[in-house]
Amino acid sequence: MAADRHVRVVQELGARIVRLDLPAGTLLPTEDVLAGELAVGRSAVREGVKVLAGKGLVETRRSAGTRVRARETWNLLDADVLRWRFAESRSVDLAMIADLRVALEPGAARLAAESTDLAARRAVGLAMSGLWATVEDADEEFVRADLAFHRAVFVAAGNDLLLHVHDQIEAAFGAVRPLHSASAGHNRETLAAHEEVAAAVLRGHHRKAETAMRAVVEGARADLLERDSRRGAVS
Amino acid sequence: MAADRHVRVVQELGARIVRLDLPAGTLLPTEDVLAGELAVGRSAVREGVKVLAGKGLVETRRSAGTRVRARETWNLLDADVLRWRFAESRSVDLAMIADLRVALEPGAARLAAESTDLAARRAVGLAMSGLWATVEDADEEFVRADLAFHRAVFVAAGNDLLLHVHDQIEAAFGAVRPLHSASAGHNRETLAAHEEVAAAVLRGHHRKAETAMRAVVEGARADLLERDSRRGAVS
DNA sequence: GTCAAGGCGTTCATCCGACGAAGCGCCGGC
DNA sequence: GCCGGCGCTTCGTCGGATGAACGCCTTGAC
Repeated sequence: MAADRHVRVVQELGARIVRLDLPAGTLLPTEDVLAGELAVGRSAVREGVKVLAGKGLVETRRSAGTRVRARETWNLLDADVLRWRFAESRSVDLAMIADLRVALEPGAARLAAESTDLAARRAVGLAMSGLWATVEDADEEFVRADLAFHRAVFVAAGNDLLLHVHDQIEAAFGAVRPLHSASAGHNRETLAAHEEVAAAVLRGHHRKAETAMRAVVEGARADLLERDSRRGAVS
Repeated sequence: MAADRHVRVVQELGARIVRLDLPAGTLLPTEDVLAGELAVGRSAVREGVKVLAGKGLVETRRSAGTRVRARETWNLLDADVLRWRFAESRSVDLAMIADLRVALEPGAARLAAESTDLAARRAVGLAMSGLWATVEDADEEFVRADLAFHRAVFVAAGNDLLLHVHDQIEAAFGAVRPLHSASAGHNRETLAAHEEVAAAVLRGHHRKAETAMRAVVEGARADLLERDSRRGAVS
């Protein structure tokens, strides 16, 4: 897969930078040296570095070399950057994503309820049926249905930027999501809250949709924090 | 500035793709042909295409050529992509950004009020002072203070992903922002609403902060829509 | 001693020609 | 008609040559 050399360069350097092995301001070795270290040609190094520059991770200037840019200029929502960052997901990062959902999803639910796209709102109801259908199934199935439900809400919100944020976050979060909503009997509890969201969106009740969604994501956040503290106590 | 050839390749092709001059699925010409058309060498073309691939706009496969990817895989929040997209800002796009703010900022204000970082919350109050100080100034000054205020809220929210979304949006939106909050006597009206946000954040009253911020951004959205319809009536 | 101008080395930017690898389709054998 | 191999196209990579920008250091004037 990663047979392409320049991809390897991107992954290798990108991961190092995001992991802070190469702090901001660090001057990278020259292209020739990098080529030697990574066992690739200069072309591959250059293409890789250009990709990283496109993601805002580095900056190259004639005769001045390539240096790592400050974190603020990084494309934090780039798929690769997210992956590198959440590769080893510490609880701090999980909490941050839980916070992000609390900030994002109620507003999305509100927009969804306000949407004039009836089909998209009906899709939320459909996704809700999926939740009911899988509550007794294996956890994996239920999680998939849960993801579909939340995504349907963002789709109904009718804002592709918002949807994009959700998708990126979900992709990065996906790996650890099972860990998130994994308790077996727990599924039922969240169903009622989800149902309220779906009903409110379908009925176009934006305030209710927002409140209900907040209950869902805050519940998830509290669940995560509790689980985390318990895990911390055990280990 | 854009003397670097590969940058020109990125800009040229990227803009075309985002503008949908090159629809998804389109097979780009051969590297050699592209090099000819853009009057650059094959290396420059390759570096440029690699950058675009890094942004998710295109996909290259050995011997199969380079083709434009579906919009869903684009990095919509990439600085370049946003700029290409909002280069000629149609009212539809402005409405979308206004919607996004409605979805985002209340949640951010809520998180800000919940934050334990007292200094960051005080910074919101400080930014509020800036608003009071510039209300009589030239519009440009006030707009700058307004941007600083909203950014301070996101900073206080303590979620760098959320802050990043805000910054990217603001950067893309910046060009047309003057158009947004440009009415002279209008500044005063929004001040009270902003003050409520600042006060609520400082006092840690998250529900109030959220509600007040919603009033601010919904006011801005309504303002924008009204202005737009009026402009539409004139033209 | 101070300062400025110009030469020089470093490093990225680009072009180019060569070769390798991977699909894809054509074409001949059966 | 089916199948396998061959060759063409196109991307992937290499590395040498050249150009351009920038910093540094020498050199010379005052």
